Amino acid sequence: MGIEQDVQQTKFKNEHQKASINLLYTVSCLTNRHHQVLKTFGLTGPQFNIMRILRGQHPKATTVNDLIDRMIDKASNASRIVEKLRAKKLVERSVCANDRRAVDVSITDLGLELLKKIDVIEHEFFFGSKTLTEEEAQLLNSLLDKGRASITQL
Amino acid sequence: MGIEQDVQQTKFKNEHQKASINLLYTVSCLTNRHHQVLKTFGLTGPQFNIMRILRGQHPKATTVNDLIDRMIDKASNASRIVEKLRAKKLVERSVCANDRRAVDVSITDLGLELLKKIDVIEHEFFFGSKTLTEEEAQLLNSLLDKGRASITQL
DNA sequence: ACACATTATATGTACCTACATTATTTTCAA
DNA sequence: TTGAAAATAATGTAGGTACATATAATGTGT
Repeated sequence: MGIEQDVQQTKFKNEHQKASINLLYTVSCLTNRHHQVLKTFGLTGPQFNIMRILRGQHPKATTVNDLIDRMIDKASNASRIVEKLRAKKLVERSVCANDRRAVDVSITDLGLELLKKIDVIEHEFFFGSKTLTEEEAQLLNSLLDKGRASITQL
Repeated sequence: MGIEQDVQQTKFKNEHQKASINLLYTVSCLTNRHHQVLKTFGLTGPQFNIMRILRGQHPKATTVNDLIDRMIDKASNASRIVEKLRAKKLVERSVCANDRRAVDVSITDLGLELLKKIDVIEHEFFFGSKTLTEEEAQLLNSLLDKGRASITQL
C-alpha cells in the first residue's frame, strides 16, 4: 500500500511534494499508535518523553530547563506537563539548592515501576521494526538527515 | 548534521529506534517551517489544508464530512476550524439543500485570492526540495511506505 | 406509519502547542 | 556595590487534537 491509496490522492506535483505528505502521514500513524499504547498506561506522549529523560538522569535530578533542551518535541510548557506527572505521584519537584530560580525534577519509585512495565513493549515504538531491514532503516536515516538540511538552511 | 547532533543523543538501540526519533524530529522541523510561513498569511496549518481541499472542489461546495475524509491530519473538529475560516470571510457555510443534516462549505473569492498569494511560495512546503534528488525523494517514499506497513499491520 | 438505528454536525472536556508576558533570582559590568 | 541584563519558571491566551456525548435529520424494517 503506497501513500496514494492511504490519502486518496493519485497525483502529486513531484516526488518531493509526495515525500512531504508521506512524512506527515507516516508520523501521524506512528504517533497515533504510540498514543494508543501509552494511553493504556495513563500517559500521554509528552508525559512519557519527560519520564524517559528523568529516568536517564536518575538518581540525579533534572531542571525544567534541561528538560526543555532535551525534548524532541519542543516543550514550551514543560512546567505544566511536570505538574500533571506530579499530580500522579510519578515525579517530584523541589526548588534547586544551588540556583533558587531553577526547579529540580526527579522520577519517583512509582514512576520507575511504570516505565519498567512500558519497557516490555518498547519495540512497539520503533518505526519499521518488522518491515525494514537494518540497512533500509539506515538508508532512511541518511535521507531524512539530508532532506532536513533544506529546511534548516533557510 | 545527522540526527545525533540535532537531538543531543549519541546512542540509539538500533537503526529502527533512530529512524523513529529521526522521523518525529524531521516532521517537527517541517511543520514548524510551514506554520512559520503560513502565519505571515494569518492561517494555521489545518486551516490551510481545509482551504486547499475547498479550492480543489471549487465552485462546488464540500460538506464537513467530506472535509474530514480528505484531511491528512484527522480532523475531529473540522466544524470549529471551518468556523474560524468563516469568521475571516475566507469560506461560506450553508445548510445542504439535499440533506438538511449536512453543511455545505465553499471557498470565497477572498479565500481564493489568499491561496493565490501562498501558491507563489509553494516550494517552501516541499521536503528536501533543495537537497534531495528526484531519485532520493522517490527512495524515501518507498521506505516510508514499506516501514508504515509495520504500524498498520498491528 | 412508526419505532429505531444511522448519519452529519456540533459541543464539552482534557490535553497539547506556540507565543507573549510576568515574577523571581542570578550574573556581570560600570 | 549596585543597577541593568540575562536566566529560569510559571502563567495567560489562542488554536489544535482525541474522545465522548448531544442534537437533529435521514433511512429502514416491519
